[in-house]
Amino acid sequence: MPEFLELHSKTSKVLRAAADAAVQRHGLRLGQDHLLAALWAEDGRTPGEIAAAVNVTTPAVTKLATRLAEAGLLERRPDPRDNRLVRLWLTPAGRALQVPIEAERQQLEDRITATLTKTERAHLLKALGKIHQALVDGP
Amino acid sequence: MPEFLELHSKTSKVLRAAADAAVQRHGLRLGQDHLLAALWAEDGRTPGEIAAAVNVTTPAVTKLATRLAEAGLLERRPDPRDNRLVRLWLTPAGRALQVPIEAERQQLEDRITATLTKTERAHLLKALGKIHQALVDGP
DNA sequence: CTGGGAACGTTAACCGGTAAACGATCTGCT
DNA sequence: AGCAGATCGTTTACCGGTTAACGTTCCCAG
Repeated sequence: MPEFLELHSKTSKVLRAAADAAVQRHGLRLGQDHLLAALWAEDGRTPGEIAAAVNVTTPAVTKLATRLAEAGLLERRPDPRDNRLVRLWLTPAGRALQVPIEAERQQLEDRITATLTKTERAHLLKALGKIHQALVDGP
Repeated sequence: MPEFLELHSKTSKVLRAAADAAVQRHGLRLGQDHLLAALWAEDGRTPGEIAAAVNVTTPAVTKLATRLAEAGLLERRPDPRDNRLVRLWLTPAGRALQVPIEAERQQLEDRITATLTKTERAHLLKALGKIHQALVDGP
């Protein structure tokens, strides 16, 4: 297997596991925090808007929303002006998770970047950005 | 969301999509190629060995193996000396995929690293390696 | 005003992955 | 020799994600 693909895959997997563990300490599962983050940034968005913001398909959001609603972290309410739309609203419990989850996430970021010098970190971000752009542009 | 985590997540997703598309052109799904790669490197391994080599749990391998067996790419055969063990053996069809899949994978790696200079690529690999190591060592 | 297309969210069917429980086999110790 | 514990693959039950099909609702052209 090519060098970068191999390394990225391994890093990705262990990073995912670390993020999952961090978020799970607060009763969430990986991905659910992203949906909540979209609502922390702006409450009352629609599933479609959230899906676009989080780079996920709409069905993924509706399933996550169902679970988060069952957990009492958000509420589904119809849009008063357009009945096709559903808007997701944070409950107090959902809003209360913002500080601890964001702290957890920052702590993980710090743990990672602590192993790098400032210039290493800058180079890494630049390279990753280039790769992301190249892939988005397509072949 | 912290900067590196955000960028890595996005890059990871688009990279996964690209790899999936590449491998799907040959009738495979993402992850199945990793299992096959483990057998190309050494045929007749057990699910547990493959799981360790690919950084995946054993049940994941048995499920993939079932699908690959149904597709006629590998065979399950019992170990003659230890009846607990099952060994996975490539069929000719499974072996025939090695060249095209590896080419596809190399092409993707090239497409990615083409956007980087030699030193950028070296720095990227080094930084990713550091991060991987830091996460594996744990908190 | 009315019909047809567009824009939504949801559902269903998959897939890869995990953790936990299960069942069969081997092995080491007394 | 025989039993207890370790080892291994599979099954089951989840979860997040995708694509495709579906049912509503809105909106606009005729």
